[in-house]
Amino acid sequence: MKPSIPKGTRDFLPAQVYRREYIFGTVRRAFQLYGYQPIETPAMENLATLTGKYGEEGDKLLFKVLNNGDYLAKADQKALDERDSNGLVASISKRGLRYDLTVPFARYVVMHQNDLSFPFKRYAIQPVWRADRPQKGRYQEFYQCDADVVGSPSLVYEAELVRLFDVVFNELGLKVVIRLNNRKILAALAEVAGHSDKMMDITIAIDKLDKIGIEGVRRELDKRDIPAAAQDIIEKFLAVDSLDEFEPLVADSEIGREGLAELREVFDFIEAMSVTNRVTFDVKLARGLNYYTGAIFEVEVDLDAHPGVKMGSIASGGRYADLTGIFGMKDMPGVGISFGAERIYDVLEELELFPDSNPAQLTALIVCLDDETMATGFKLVNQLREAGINSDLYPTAAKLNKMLKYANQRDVPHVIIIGSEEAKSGVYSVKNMRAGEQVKLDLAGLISQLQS
RNA sequence: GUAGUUGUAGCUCAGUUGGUUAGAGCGCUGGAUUGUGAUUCCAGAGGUCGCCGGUUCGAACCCGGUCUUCUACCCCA
Repeated sequence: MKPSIPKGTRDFLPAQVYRREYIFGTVRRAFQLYGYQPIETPAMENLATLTGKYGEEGDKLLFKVLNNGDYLAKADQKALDERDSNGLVASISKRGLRYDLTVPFARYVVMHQNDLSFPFKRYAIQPVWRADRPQKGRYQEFYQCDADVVGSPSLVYEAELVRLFDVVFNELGLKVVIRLNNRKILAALAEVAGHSDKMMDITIAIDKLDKIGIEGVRRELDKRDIPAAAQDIIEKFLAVDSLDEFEPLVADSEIGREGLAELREVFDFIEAMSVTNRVTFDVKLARGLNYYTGAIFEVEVDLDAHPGVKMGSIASGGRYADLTGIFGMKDMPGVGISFGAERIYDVLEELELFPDSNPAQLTALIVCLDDETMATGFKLVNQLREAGINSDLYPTAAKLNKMLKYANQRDVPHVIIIGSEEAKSGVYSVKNMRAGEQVKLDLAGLISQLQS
């Protein structure tokens, strides 16, 4: 059969894995520096854990795992007869692939609450799966790097997480814009416009402002049955770009005043520390509405510093007052962020921001010219390895031409050639593949040369 | 889920109105060169033309379906 992999998934070549590891390593170091501890959860969750947590769209994008055994025998007969796929799912699938790392984390916190001390700060770097149509920066299997803290309502964490965005992207050499909003502001907007019940519709529409302009937003609002009077009020909100200007607009809304106060506090904390990337308040920002209740974060590439990069958000996050409630644990507020590793990879590659150095790169390849010298080569390669030098031995005596070509393809900077003369004297020919020069060195000289 | 797009050698791609044996560059293998690569020269191998079906005397080419790629929408990392 012809080999293939599922839609939206990828294989990675060694060079790509090194680069991915560079991103994961950078994020992991930052997470640990800020006191987050690693956890892991299974790729599969019980489907009931996942369904209903990501909205209607999210449910459609969940990968369901077919039950083993004679699953049709136990299927819901009525749903089967009616060809009702949605009704059938519960009876033929009890598991699903995780859709993000936050919901499994909530489940984890509830299950392990006695083993954790709160506030509990955890990070996780694991793949998630979504049955979405693949596109640029969009895959069906992709990694997220999450840091969350649960068990404290303190807004210092909002600021801390903003700082985490800042240090990670600095480390990666990427200039970003960190956008900040608060879901309470969005609630106030809906309330002041007289349509608290249509907050979702309103936020989805205004989120598109940059893309479709104010007229486009109004058309969206029309489509969602928001009257013109309300649209005028919404337009006023959209014209605001500082918190102070915002104050009169939400003066009559309790939740609005609350949201504004929270944002101010967060910005005060942010100002008290050094953040090098731009952090902006953005009333349009409406992502992640499914369980967020307070702060909303989103990070995008700074187009002033990196013009022409077309990639949506590369990291995001927010606060959820009560994510664990649905799993039976009350009063457990949390706030967290997520780095989209795949998108960050694509951007770093496009901008050529990956470092050249590669810690896994082979330093030396030993090649032997005849069978009699293989033993010497095998001994030498292990001596080099004991000295901490990444090295390998060409497994058979072959034509030097062929072996050098192989070294070239593996991008090895040094080739150690062992012929009968070298084996006898213990002085090896060392060819520098970059410069093309060749010198003779004994074991000690070789080790000190290659370690530098 | 809606609309469009892509698929030909390992890779990047040509391929005429449907017509003999489907090509190129790069890569690969061997040789020129039995101890010197990435630059030279010569030779060679390598293809169910994504898959299934249809139209036709004849299909890489036309039609239908399907999978995949990329893109817009929806939504999102």
